[in-house]
Amino acid sequence: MKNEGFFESVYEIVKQIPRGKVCTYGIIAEVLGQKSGARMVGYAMNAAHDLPDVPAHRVVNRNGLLTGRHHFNPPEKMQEMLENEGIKITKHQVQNFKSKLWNPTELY
DNA sequence: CGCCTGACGTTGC
DNA sequence: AGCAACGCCAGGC
Repeated sequence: MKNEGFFESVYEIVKQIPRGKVCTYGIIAEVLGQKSGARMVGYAMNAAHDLPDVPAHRVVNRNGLLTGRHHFNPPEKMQEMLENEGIKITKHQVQNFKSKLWNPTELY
């Protein structure tokens, strides 16, 4: 992968998230070497909104909460897609979130 | 070129 | 245990 920018790196990680799994901004940021840049990950997701290959709906915050759902169109679409993948959502929160957590670190 | 914002995380109170 | 403030980095205006 070419490091054209922070966003591109984030996309590469998010795109590799398997169906039925989720990931957190912090983990992605950490993999990128910027554990403190979790905000940037979410920010990148916003730009990733244009890329259908980037399942931003599989990316949630460390709490397992669908914080970015409001940025979707419509917001309920995110939960809908997650449930469609077998991920149960309750109160905008991923059930058994920790077990569904996917570690991109194993790729490296 | 400088200030503000932002889909987070961690630590402190 | 719940809430507030700070930090960090990049993009937009």
